[in-house]
Amino acid sequence: MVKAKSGRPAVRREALLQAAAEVFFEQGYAATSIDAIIERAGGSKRNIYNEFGNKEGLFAAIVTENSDKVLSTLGIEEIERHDLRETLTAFGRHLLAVYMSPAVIGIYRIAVTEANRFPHLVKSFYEQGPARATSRLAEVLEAARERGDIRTTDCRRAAGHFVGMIRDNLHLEVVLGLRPPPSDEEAQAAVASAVEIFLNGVRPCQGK
Amino acid sequence: MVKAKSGRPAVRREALLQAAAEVFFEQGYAATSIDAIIERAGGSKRNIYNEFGNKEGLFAAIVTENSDKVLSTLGIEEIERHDLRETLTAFGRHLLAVYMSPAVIGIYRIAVTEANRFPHLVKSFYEQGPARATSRLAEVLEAARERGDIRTTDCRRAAGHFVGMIRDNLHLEVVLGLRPPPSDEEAQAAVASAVEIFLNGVRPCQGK
DNA sequence: GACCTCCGGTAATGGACGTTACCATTGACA
DNA sequence: TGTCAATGGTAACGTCCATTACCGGAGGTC
Repeated sequence: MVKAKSGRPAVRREALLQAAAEVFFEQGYAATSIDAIIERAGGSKRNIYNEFGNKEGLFAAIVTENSDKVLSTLGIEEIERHDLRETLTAFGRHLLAVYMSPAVIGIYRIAVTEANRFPHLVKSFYEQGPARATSRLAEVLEAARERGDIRTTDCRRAAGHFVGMIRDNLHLEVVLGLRPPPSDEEAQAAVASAVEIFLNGVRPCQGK
Repeated sequence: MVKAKSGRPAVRREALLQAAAEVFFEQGYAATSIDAIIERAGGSKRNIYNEFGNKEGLFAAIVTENSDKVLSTLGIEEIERHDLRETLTAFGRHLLAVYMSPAVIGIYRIAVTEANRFPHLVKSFYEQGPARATSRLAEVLEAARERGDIRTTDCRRAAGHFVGMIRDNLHLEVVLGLRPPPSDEEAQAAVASAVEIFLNGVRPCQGK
């Protein structure tokens, strides 16, 4: 509760962001009070207003910095493996882990209701996350198609279907607070099953 | 703005629910004020407190009545067609239409952030909607498996994958306010593509 | 040690909101 | 026409909250 007393401003800033994220993710934007954040982070409200200007600025900082931290791994990752099945499995596991991470679940929860208030934030969250992942996967599928491994005509659409399969009902249930995030075993089983169906679905077969 | 002046109580109740739903879905629960609802519905705050007790009661009424109205079609529908492809296509179209309906989008938006405040409401929303749809589809797949049409071992899991494919990124984008709901043509194309991949994915093929 | 900047604690300010109370009006009914 | 319950409009009450101001201490610099 007195975490923010640490001397350097960078440390205090980090502690404020951390505490604020927890409260925002739990309560939502409108229901979160500055007092509640300070109660968790220690220090004085002056710090928040000096560092972030106001409540909106604090919220924006949380969303952008968490987005950068968590979602940046989606674009640059080395996902090209020898086998398309391996590639899809690795990609699916990583994608599911990101979707289930507390930061993404928290941001998603608020983004959904505050889309009107912060359209710019929501847009960049989506573009750095789901949109980039889908694009990246579409490129992989495109390459596989050119190699003749799959016969899908619209790789972008197929990529969207795959990420939908990965989210499954799991994402919905976790976001609605109906169940905890899956264990590693559950996650791997879900991904394996999705890859199996998807791969059979797009692989050249004996005619239609 | 004076819609609620109509004489019969049932009519006024309906007008209040309608107006309140609009405001709640636009602004979220915490940011919605009783004054804003009355401004849209006409009449006096007394009506709300007489009819629903308080703000929570009004919100609960909105969620349950809209859930009943929209989601009830998911369970009882006659979806068994001659062909599994036809069945999946019809089911997918219906499911996508429900997911994209303003009522479900609105409830979903609020349910996500108010899951802590109204766990019971959120649970019943999920069970009447996505859970029921998935169960229904699982039964259909089970029947197909027994007929030898498909070779999926875990039909329940496969059903989850299918509804995930149907939601695709479309649901995400609409919920985040990044695009309007799809036209009928878009919806049908998305469903057709999902059915194509899913059906190939679960159909018996020439060995693995 | 004097000075100054930064910070924590607390309170003040101004507004919004849920909920209740009051009053004048209305519309149905006898 | 007289009576009564319901209703619309408005204001009151108590609370909560974002934001700002004020005060006193701490720690560094000359």
